[in-house]
Amino acid sequence: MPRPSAPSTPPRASATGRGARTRAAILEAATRVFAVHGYRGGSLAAIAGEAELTQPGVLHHFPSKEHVLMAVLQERDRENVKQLRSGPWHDGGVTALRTLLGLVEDNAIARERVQMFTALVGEGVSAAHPAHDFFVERYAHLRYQLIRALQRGQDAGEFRSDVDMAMIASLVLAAMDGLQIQWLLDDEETMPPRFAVLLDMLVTYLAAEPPAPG
Amino acid sequence: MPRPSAPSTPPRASATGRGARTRAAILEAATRVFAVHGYRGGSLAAIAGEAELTQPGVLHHFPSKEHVLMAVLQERDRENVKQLRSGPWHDGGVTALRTLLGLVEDNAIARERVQMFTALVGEGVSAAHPAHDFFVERYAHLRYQLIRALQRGQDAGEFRSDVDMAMIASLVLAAMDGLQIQWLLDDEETMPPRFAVLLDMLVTYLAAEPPAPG
DNA sequence: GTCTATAGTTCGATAGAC
DNA sequence: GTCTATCGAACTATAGAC
Repeated sequence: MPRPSAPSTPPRASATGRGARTRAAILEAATRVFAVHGYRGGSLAAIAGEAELTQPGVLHHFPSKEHVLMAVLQERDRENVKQLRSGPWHDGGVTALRTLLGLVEDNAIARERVQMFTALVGEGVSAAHPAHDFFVERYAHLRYQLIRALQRGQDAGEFRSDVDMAMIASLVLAAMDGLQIQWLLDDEETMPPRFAVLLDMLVTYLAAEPPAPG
Repeated sequence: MPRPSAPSTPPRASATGRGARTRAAILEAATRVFAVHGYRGGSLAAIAGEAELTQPGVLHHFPSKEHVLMAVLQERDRENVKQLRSGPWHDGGVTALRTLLGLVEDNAIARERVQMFTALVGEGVSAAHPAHDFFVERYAHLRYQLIRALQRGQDAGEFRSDVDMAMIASLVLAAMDGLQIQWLLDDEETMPPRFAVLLDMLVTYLAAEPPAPG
């Protein structure tokens, strides 16, 4: 039974016909608009224009502007997660860090997505923003995953065990975010070489003297 | 002649009377409002309310909302610069890095100002934002100052000379920004210890083998 | 220097035709 | 599923009284 009557989740009516296509077009348009004007400054009319619809047309596929926001965030975040899973992330240690560099390299050719996330997380630091909880959970999740990968490096004896990996994970994520800001503000800035320097420093630091027993 | 007729710059009429005071009140109110709602989402009416004025009252002191934005950014940025100049920043090298840690510690008790900057830089990555140029120049200036401080460490033989200090400077600024984001999103995160770990790593890395001559 | 009143936009969301 | 039309609210900025 490859495709029953499909009690699916998409918008309405047609299972996966043209409906899903315009939904995707709206989310692409919203990515562009939010990247330039943020959530608060990005109007549904602008999104509709980019998707070649009218503003009520957009609200046929999403109940409200806030639903468009959350859908864009979840969709675009899934792409990053997929990217990580494609590398040998679960080996942990240095291998995992190298996978992270790959993610930075992919971001370096996806300016629109990066700018959207940077613009929205800037708004999202305020508890009054509808995406605040999303970002709180996103960073908690990313830190958790990164801590585990680093601890796998400790368990394998690859990294010294007297370092709090929670701090290292937080620093690595911070560097990624901060380098994105500088990259977006100045095209000449390049992210991957700078992030690679951090990884070099980090590997050197973590490979240092295993805590002399006794 | 301690205080002439004072051909000052403040708004209008009274030299430094109550006029300058309400101007300062407006900028304080704008800091709070922009921190919570950003520039686009923060209305002049909200700023006026916090400053205990009406909305046209605000526009008597500033020609437009955009002027309020630029005034807030310049005023609050000056505070940071003053903070740096109070430390032995110009000695360069490790001393300068320790001064940076002091700045992070001061930021850790100035959540409102930090949140305002994070929210506004998020909006400012877009070229369409009125503060875009301000942030481009701000980061260029900060990087320049930091590069010079690090190079002074190289000249003094404190740091190895085979490392591109432009990359290090960019990374240090990135870590500061990124740690601020995580701190704002999760009160449990603390910035200074994490930033101190980066500085430890950095000092270890930069103190390593001076490029073996020959 | 601060106010009331208002002009002129723009926005999100809804109603209803097709 | 997409449209036109419109409502009600919010915003920046200006005019003008006091």
